Amino acid sequence: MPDTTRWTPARSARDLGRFAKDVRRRRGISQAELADELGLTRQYVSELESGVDNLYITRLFEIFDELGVDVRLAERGDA
Amino acid sequence: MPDTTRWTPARSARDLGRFAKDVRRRRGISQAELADELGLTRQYVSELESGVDNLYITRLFEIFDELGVDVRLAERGDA
DNA sequence: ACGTGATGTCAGGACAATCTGACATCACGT
DNA sequence: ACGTGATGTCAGATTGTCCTGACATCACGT
Repeated sequence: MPDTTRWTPARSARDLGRFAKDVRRRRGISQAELADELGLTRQYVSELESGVDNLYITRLFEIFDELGVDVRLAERGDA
Repeated sequence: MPDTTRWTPARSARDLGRFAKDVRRRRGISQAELADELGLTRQYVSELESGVDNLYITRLFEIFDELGVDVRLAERGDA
């Protein structure tokens, strides 16, 4: 059966932050709850979602793990 | 027409480094060339590919931009 | 009008990613 | 045997993420 999943492209740290924000809202958790789970500060989660220019990859995977987000890669332009 | 692209999942910084290494090799460029293009040091590119535990998101996007790699995201578990 | 929960934002400091410079190995051509 | 290109790895310095602590706003219930 085909992949019915909706995949969104990401090209910057801001894209990732916004995506995380949407998912978190849909899951119905607060920034403080998420921050607690991850051992991050509420302030920083806020800044991440507001669109920070850069962050550590480890944070990204921690957040996406907690929120249930998958990341996929592909080479462009090779049929 | 369906998406024939081969997408590989990524769950850690090491996954990303290895993926970048494979693509770079396939494209036939050296670590030094890639580093030059990106304004990074050759040594650091080497360490990235050898599997470093963490890195900045900006580096990731710079590298993937240069190598022609796309990143995409999806929420897990919602049909 | 007041309290409370959720969020945004900012200065100062701690710590980790990244750079600089150096040295080592391996494969290849001559 | 030697030189060269590509790569791996390491100490010391630099740069930027992220934390601490604080303050402000907005929406909601009483």
